[in-house]
Amino acid sequence: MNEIDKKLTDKEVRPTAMRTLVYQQLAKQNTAVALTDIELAFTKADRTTLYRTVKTFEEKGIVHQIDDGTGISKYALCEPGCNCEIENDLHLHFHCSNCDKTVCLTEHKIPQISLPDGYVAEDVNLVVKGICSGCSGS
Amino acid sequence: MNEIDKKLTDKEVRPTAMRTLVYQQLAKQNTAVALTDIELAFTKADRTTLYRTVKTFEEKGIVHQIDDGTGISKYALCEPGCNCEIENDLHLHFHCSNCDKTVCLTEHKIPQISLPDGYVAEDVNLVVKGICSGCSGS
DNA sequence: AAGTTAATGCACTTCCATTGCACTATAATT
DNA sequence: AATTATAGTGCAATGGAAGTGCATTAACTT
Ligand SMILES: [Mn+2]
Ligand SMILES: [Mn+2]
Ligand SMILES: [Zn+2]
Ligand SMILES: [Zn+2]
Repeated sequence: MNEIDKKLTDKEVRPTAMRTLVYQQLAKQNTAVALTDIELAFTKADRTTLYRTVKTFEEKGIVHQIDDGTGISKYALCEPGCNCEIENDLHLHFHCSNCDKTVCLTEHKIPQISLPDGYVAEDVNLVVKGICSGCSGS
Repeated sequence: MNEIDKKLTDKEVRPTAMRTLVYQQLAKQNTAVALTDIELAFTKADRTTLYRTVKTFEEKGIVHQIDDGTGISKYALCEPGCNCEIENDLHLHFHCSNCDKTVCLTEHKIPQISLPDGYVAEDVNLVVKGICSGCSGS
């Protein structure tokens, strides 16, 4: 059994051919991807299958979903230490308004947020929009 | 000219009957509302008109759009001091996973976020999901 | 190998955002 | 006041993405 299949199995996801390929595809990316992006990479596979593959990955803590404010869900592999399933991994995300790419800034954790009395936080989403390093030319 | 019409005029929005009514409706709310919510309040008006009214309000800095992670855009009147047009008003938003309501926490400003070299921030969106004070019973 | 369970593919649906175009109201000009 | 120009409104239609039902196929269990 190869590396990827082992990772899937560890997360209780049966390593089918499709899933392995999707995982590989995600591992190649350095940005978060939309379902449509994955679809384009696998023209032969059905959208629904890819959709459910990603959803399964999400449920099992293999990827996390990112709402970058574009209205299109993005997905990215979780980092080795990430515990999305239990408690959300609280790094921030950056969406470039120039190249439209969304990246995980896994080193940049979300600061503690104070809330008014009576409010209970379960999850925090912090997205910074602006110009990425690739586009700002530095 | 009444209060509302004056506010609209100040923001360079011509105070039509429809716009005045929509403003009134928004002023009544204590939570952010979706276009569909506004639609329900004005069964006689067309959805498109309401849509464009809200968009106009947004462009002119009368309301700000909120992406609360539900996939449905919410809108709320800007506070008197808010300068959305120039620089985004950086308060945080709270979305209750129980009652599904989204509120502006205008007193809670978004902290300064540090970014890696080369990244330039233009806008920050911070949404906390959890249980609101009304639902937590305190 | 037979039976059971899970994954996949296709078709279809729903929901919201958005646009084009005709019509109407408002404002400006003569 | 009548005419012209501009802006707002309503209807119809489109588009994009998420999600579901069901039949088929593949994978695992015994
Ligand atoms: Mn991430
Ligand atoms: Mn707000
Ligand atoms: Zn960029
Ligand atoms: Zn609530």
